[in-house]
Amino acid sequence: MKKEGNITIHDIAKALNISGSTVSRALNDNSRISNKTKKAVRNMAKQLGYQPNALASNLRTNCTNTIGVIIPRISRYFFSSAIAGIEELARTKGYNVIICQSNDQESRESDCVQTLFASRVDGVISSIAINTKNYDHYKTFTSRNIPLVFFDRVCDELATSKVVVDDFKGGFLAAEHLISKGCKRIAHIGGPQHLNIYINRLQGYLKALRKHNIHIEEDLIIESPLTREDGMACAKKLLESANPPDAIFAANDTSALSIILYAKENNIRIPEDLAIVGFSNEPFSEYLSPSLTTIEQSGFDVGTKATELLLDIISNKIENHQETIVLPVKLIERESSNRI
Amino acid sequence: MKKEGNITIHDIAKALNISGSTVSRALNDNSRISNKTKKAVRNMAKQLGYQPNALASNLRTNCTNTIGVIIPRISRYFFSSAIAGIEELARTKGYNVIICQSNDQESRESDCVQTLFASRVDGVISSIAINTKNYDHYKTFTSRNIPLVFFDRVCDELATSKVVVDDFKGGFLAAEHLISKGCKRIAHIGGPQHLNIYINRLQGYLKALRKHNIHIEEDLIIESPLTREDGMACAKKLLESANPPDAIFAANDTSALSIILYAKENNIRIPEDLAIVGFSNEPFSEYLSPSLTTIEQSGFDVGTKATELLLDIISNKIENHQETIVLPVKLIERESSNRI
DNA sequence: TTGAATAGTGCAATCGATTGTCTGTATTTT
DNA sequence: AAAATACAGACAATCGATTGCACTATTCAA
Repeated sequence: MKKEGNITIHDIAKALNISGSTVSRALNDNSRISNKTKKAVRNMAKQLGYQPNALASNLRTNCTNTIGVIIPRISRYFFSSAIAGIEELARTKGYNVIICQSNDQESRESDCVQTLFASRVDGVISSIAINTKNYDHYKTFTSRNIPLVFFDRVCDELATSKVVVDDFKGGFLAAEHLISKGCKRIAHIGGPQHLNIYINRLQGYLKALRKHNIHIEEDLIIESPLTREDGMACAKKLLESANPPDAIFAANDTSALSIILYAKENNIRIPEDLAIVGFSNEPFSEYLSPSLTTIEQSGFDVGTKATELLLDIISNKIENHQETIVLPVKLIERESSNRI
Repeated sequence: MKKEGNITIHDIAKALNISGSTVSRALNDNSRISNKTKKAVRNMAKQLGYQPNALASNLRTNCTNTIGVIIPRISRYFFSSAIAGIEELARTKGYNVIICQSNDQESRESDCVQTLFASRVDGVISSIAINTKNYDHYKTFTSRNIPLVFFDRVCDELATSKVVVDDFKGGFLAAEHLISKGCKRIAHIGGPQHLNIYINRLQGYLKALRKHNIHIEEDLIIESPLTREDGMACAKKLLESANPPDAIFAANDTSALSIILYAKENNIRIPEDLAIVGFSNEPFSEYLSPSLTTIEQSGFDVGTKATELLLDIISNKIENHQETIVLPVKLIERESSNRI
C-alpha cells in the first residue's frame, strides 16, 4: 500500500513536472522525446534509484522476456550442462529462465506446463519425462502459438523444432569401435524403447553390425531402465550365460559402470575378456578403473543450440517451425576398450 | 491485441452474466460467494479453458510467488544438487524459481541482482561469487526488506540468514581421521582464504592437529584456487620436497583427484606412502582408483534448508532475520586413506 | 501570410486480476 | 410487523508501464 522504497515512473514524472508517458518514452529511448528531456529523465531515474517493474511492463506488452525450461532432473550432469548453456545464451539476449523439473513423471510435467503458461513465458524448451506417454499438455503452448523446442528426449507426435545429438551415429561409432578392436559377440544394453534416443542408439549399433557382417543375436540385446541396479542385473544375465559376449555397448555410462563393477567382482578382465563402451561421457567415466570408453554428447551445446533456435523463432514470429538440429557426437577412447 | 486464445476472468463473467469480481472471488474460494456460483464459475472456467494470468495477479498483489537464486555455476554438482533441493521444496509450496549464474564474477552477480529485482521476486537465495569483494549490490534487496538467505559461500558483512555445512567439523574430521590412521605429517591444500568455507576447513584441520599434539608446519599448508591444474602444482610442490608429507587433506575433491593422478604418475603408493582425504564427496570420488575418502556435504539438503528458511521469513514477514543454520557433514571412508 | 508538416508532450485507455465499499435481497430477531 | 443482520454479488479503483491519439508550438514551403 505504501510507496515504501519503490520508485515508479510517475515519481520521476512528478519530480520533473512532466507526464508519465514522457518518462516511459524517454527511458525507452523513443525518438519522439528530445535529448534534453531524455537526459533529465535518466538523471532523475538514477537519482531516485528507479528500478523498472517488469511485471507491469510484461502485463502491458504481453511479453515477458522469459523462457521456460522443463527437464527431468537438474542434478543430472547432462541436464545441468544443458541449463548452463540455455541460461548463458538467454541472459546475454536479455531473457530470464524459469526452470521446472518433471522428476521424470508425466503428471509433474503437466504441472510444469501449467506453471510456465501462467507465467506467460515467451517460449519453452523441454526434454520429455521418461514415462510420458500422452503429450496433450503441451498443446497448452502449441495451440496458442507459444514457441516450443524439444531437446534430447523429443516427441515425434508434436510438430515442433528439436535439437538432438546424433544418437544413431553414436551407436554406430560405439559398435564399430568394438568391432575394430576384434570383438565378435557384442551385446547391447539399450534404454526404454519408447524414447527416440534409445531407439537410435540401438539402430546405430545394428547398422554397424550389419555393415561388418556380424550376426545379430537377439539374446545379446537387452532393454533396461539403465539404472545402476538394473545394470547389475543385465551384467549378470549377459555374463553368466553359457556363451557370454566379448563386448558390451551400454546405452548410458551408468549401466556401463555397473558392468565394470560386476566384472571386477567376478574376475572378468576388462578389456581383455570384455570390452565396454558407454554413452554420454559422464564426468565420472574418465576416472573409472579402467577408465570408460564412451560417446561424448555436450549438454552445453545442446542447450545453447536449443536456445538459439527458440529465440530465433520468438523474434521472427515463425509459425509451424519444425526444424531438427542434430549435433555431432564423438567417441572418446579409453581403457575399457583398449585391446589388441 | 486480439483475444487470440486467452481467456480472462471477464470472459467467464460475461458468459455467466455476472461480474468479474465475483469470478475472481469464486476462483479464489472466497467465502462471500455461494457454492452454487462457485461451481458455475469453475465449470465455465474449465469449459472455456481459462488459465490465470500470473502477471496481472502479481502486479496487483505485489507478490510474485517466485524466488530468485544466484549461484556461481549450475553445472557444478554441489550447486545443481542445491537447486534441485530449492526447486523441489519451492514448487510444492507454490513458488517458482528463477536461476541466475554469476559465473563467479562480481559484475555478473550484480547483474543477477538487478534482474531478480526487476522480476520482483519475493525472496532470494544466493551463494557468493568467488571474487566478490564488494557486497553493495545486495543492498538492493536488504534495503527494501526483500528476504535474502545465503548458503554455502556466505557473507559476514551482510546481516542476513545463512545456511552452511559444518566446514569446521569437516576439516576436523578429515584431519583426525588421518591422524587415527597413523599419519604424522599431514599437509593441507586450502582454498581462497577470503571465503569462510575454506577458512573453516583449515581451522578444523588445525584444531585436530593441536588436539593430538601434532606440530603444525607452515610449509605443509598451501593456499590454492583448487582447480585441477593448481592441484597438480600443489602436489608437485608438496611431494617433491625434501621432507614430504605422509598425508594430504585437500579442501575439495578436485584437488584431491589431482594428487591421486600425480602420485600415480610418480609411483607414490596410496594410501601406503600417502593417505588422502578430499572434501565434498563429488560423484566421481567414489570411482577413483583408489577411491577417495572425503567429507560428504549434501547440496540438496543445503538447498532445501535455505528454501525452508526463506519461505518462513517470507510468510511470517520476519525482519532482521539473522539465523545461521549449520548442517552436519560426514566422513566417507574409502581406499585413499585405508591403511594400518 | 497562410496552410501544412513536424517535433515534443500530455491524456487517458489498456493489460488482467484483486479488493474496499456499496447495494439489494433474504433471513432473523424482538 | 418493523428493525436488524447476514448474505451474495456488483462497481470501480488500483497495481505500473505502455501507447494511440490529441494537442501545441515551431518551422517550412508556397
